[in-house]
Amino acid sequence: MNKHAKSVLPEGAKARQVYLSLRDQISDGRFQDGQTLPGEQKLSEVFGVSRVTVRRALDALAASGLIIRRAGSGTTVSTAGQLDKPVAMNLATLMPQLVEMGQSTTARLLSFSYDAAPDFVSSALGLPNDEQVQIATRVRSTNHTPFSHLTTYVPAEIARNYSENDLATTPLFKLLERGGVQIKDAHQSVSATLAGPEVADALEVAVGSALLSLRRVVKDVDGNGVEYLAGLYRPDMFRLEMPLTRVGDGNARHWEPAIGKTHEEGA
Amino acid sequence: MNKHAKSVLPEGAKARQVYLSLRDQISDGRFQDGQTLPGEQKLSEVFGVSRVTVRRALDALAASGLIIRRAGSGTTVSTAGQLDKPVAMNLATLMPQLVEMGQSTTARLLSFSYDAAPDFVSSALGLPNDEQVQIATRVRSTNHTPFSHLTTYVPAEIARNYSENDLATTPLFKLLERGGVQIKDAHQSVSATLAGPEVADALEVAVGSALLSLRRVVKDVDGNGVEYLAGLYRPDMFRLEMPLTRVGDGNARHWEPAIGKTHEEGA
DNA sequence: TTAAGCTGTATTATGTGTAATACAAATTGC
DNA sequence: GCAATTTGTATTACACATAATACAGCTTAA
Repeated sequence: MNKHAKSVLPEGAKARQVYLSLRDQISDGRFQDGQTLPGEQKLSEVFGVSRVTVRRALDALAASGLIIRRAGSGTTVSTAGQLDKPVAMNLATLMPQLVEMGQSTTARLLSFSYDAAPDFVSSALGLPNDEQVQIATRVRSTNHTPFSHLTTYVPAEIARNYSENDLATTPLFKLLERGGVQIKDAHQSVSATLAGPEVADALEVAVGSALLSLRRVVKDVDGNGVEYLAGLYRPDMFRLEMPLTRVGDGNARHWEPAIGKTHEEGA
Repeated sequence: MNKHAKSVLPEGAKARQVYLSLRDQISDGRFQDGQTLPGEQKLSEVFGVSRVTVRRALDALAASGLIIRRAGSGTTVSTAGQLDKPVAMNLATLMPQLVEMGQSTTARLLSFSYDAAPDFVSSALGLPNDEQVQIATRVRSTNHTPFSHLTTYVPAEIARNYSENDLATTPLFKLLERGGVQIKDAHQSVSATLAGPEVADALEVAVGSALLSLRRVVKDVDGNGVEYLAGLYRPDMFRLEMPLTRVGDGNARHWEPAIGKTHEEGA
């Protein structure tokens, strides 16, 4: 059950783009399991590249086990046992559900230092310009597959309440509250970005893969910033789930997140 | 005042890798605003590529406005006017804030048809296998810049309550409720994906660019699926903002989205 | 069986990304 | 002013991805 076979991505620029595009369409369901892909000739027309280039992309997909090619028959999608159900983040805990369910996740500390806060951190947290912050980068994995790359910035004074070793075992969240920080507000901003070499290596994905990007600013009851999180998540391993309910009447009708509910979607 | 710096990726494989690496280091603060980067010669040694390749990466960074190059002086980081992302989605309306604020957004209908529902749609909406659905693809723009690519699936029976022309002018949301649909639940799943050829063309980005991916399943009071939305958003034009508040005590302490309601928790 | 369509394989050009090198122009510090 | 360092520009050469084409082998359906 070699889930995430090593990604042997094509060297060429166009071939890699075709590969990434097809892989993406497979992983998010636009091409479903068992479905027959368009022929190589057809694909070369759609992507505007030669058939040789398409073949290089398909070679990589076949090497990853995502497709099965049969001469004369065609190329079919084969994602059986390949795709994990993604880890979902629980809005109530701001932690991956696996973590709160006590399932095995491991965190690896990639870097750890105290340094002056970057501008975007100090401005977001409301810190003095040259405030010292603890900068830590961690990678979280489940089943030996990394799914998140987290860089946290915490004011040095607060960060002294826990050790470097704590970071590798306990979510930063609990460390802060354990240290007496009274957390009040958070603001999350979700976007997307491409995987650079270092992050790609840490998350075991191809350079240029799409990643979910999450920025989180956490403040305490006094309005002081206590944590800045820059997180990158593998889209095939992680999703942000948001159950919502329609409430109110007339013009006041609006959406509200349904927090407590265990809204089960297709497993 | 967004420069609307389109992400111009270098064509070459190594050049793009250097570009992505440097962009990462800039965006997460390892290279801060105003800081002088290592020289091109030094960078070529660090990355193990030729100086020409480094220069191509720097060209792309300069075109994006992330760096400023001065002959004799060096290359400095310039992230000053870079971090503004104009359009944000409001969680209470599930619409971009620009839309509800009445600002100028235009919607263009790319395709419109009635067809059998794809498997992932029928299973998500709870429809019979061969149910007919209306499939519409729209692109929304502001200031002549497209920011979202939306594909909606609506059961044919419900879709007959509005016209093809309505789709180009009115959010699907209001069309459904206007047609008597009693919307109750929604479930959103946010992830990231790569731009394929068609979407890239529609959103005016490079093929292989990172896009924010949003899947939304809307159901009525009877639990019947009434809308399936597959949305793709340009990360440089759109982000999902989520203000949160920490509520509860002890083990029941958790996060709640601070939407619409103004600190009425009673605590 | 036959025909059509697909993958597998091979060939030859051609375009282009990359490396290596050299030198000019601009800036800074001595 | 002079020297050192940096970016800007140009050259040549090479490796390789890409395009275009052709044909063989396999599978499916009529």
